[in-house]
Amino acid sequence: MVTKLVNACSNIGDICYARKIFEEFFEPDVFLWNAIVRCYSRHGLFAATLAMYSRMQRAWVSPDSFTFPIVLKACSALAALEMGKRVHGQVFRHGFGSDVFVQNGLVAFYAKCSQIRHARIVFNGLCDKTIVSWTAIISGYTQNGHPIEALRIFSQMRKMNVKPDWIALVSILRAYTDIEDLEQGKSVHGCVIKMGLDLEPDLLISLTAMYAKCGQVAVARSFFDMMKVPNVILWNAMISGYAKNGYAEEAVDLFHDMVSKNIKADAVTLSSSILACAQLGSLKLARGMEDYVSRSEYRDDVFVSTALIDMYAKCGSVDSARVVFDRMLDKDVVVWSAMIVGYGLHGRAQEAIDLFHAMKQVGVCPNDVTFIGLLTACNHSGLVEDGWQLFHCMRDSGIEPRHQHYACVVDLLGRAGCLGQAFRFIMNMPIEPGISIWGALLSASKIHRHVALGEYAAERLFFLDPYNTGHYVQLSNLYAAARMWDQVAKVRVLMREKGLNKDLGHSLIEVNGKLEAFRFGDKSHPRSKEIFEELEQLERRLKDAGFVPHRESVLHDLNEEETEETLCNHSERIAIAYGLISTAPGTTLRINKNLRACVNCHAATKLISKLVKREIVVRDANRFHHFKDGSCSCGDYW
DNA sequence: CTAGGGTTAG
Repeated sequence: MVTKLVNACSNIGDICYARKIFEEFFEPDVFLWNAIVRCYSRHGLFAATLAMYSRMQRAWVSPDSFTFPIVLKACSALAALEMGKRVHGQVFRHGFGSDVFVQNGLVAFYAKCSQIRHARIVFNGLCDKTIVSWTAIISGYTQNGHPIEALRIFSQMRKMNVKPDWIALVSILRAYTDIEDLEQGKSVHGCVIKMGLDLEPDLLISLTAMYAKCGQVAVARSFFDMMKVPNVILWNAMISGYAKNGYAEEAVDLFHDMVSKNIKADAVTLSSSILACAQLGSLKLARGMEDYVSRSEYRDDVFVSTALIDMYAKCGSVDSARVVFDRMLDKDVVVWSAMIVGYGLHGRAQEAIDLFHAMKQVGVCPNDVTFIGLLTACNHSGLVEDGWQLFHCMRDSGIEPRHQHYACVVDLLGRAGCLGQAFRFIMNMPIEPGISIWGALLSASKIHRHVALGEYAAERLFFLDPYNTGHYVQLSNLYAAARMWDQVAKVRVLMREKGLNKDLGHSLIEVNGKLEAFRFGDKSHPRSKEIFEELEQLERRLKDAGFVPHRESVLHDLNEEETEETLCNHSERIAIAYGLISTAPGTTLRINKNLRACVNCHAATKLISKLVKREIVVRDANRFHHFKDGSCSCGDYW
């Protein structure tokens, strides 16, 4: 009777009441204990759930088959591995080792604590597997990054004629989403309709996430718009789907929609929206996000703070990233790595290396991503020797280098002009060289004008990545640098045969908090006349200062006059001119462009920074350039 | 009275 009363207390305010009733009893029985434990669990108060369970044990009340699932769920939610292991022991001691509810709980618990092998052992020992057991192990494998194994188990389950319910389908969808198998995802969608489950809101959320992640954002959006009662997870699925597929603006817009509709964002919403801001590269937007975070309850959330560090680095202010970093109390390897990668992007290798030592000092173990940050840092600032040593240090620490690490090393050797060594390095790697490795060799060949190696790398690239215009442009630039004009023309023919056009560059500049976009030769801006007057004046000043345009960065073999005209029409030059006429003297100009910096613009921007006494920060397709007083942070290698 | 799922960072 009293148990029923406690059970009835199901909203937050009533927890206190339930507790009061409970405390009235001198010796509560197991039913009453279960009721109070369940009460806390239902409200997500998992720490309190475990605290009550401990009290129950101290009171010498034996838990029953209903107690354990609740307690295990709390352990899962808190990822309390040690506590859960103790509970596992108690399960055996009290004779519930073969209760299917308890065992399902154990499977889920081990999976959530990244102990997938333990989960599998418990699962294998189950004699009566229910759909819940199967779902627990399947989702366990996806949660631990093994979607293929999850799908294998699913097909086993089908062979045993176990019919999936909607929660099982949610897990399967997640597995197909992870491997980005749109076709299989669609076939699950078909099953959902056939089974008449297409009214299950949570299953529709999974479908939305699947379509969004697999790049079908329009389909996902139609699901999103159809949902009668959108919850925060649906919003998150849509926002992160946009962000993951390069629709950063849509992601940010949706986040602002959420804010204006007073829908409460959670840590996931914030992380995804911050990721989108990082892609847009607007420092103003970035500051807005941090402002929002600092007024929310997630200001100390590890995920959110890590995303902020990454965002600030990618929006050009690695110093603001550092402020967030310094404020964090518990820094895990991901946080340290994010900061190190940030310094790497900006070519501040010494700070990256200092952080690396500091992190080891406090006992945080570096992982493969930490080394990607360190190696790119060394690349971006020319610390060839340090980079080489770090690569070996990584292997000595037992971290297996991945494709990206090898690409960094090729870049390092290339930068140092050791092209032969770079090539031998590629040939001796234990893995098959892919796009970024050949790409690194090609750009090194271009810089050091090594035609033969460049041609070889380009050939591999045309095979591996035939529709990427960038490779053709690089090869053409290599020929131009070597003054092989007829070869330049041949590349142009090759491109025409494949129906490829040179990617048009565009640059964004943020002025007074507003992002303005400029294309190549863009005259569409309302202040276009002033911009081009400023451009002309800049050209004059450059010439007076002795600047000679680098013709080699033009793809086409044009005549002299056209060449120069074409060069100073590059989008970043227009953006710079606009920035100069619309900001106060001395203001730093921040520009984002979609392609790599071209040789000519890079040289011109260096000189412009000196002539107009401005710092100019340019984010290109893969790194930052800080132009100041006539030189650039990249040391002219990119 | 109990169990499984979906959205997140480098």
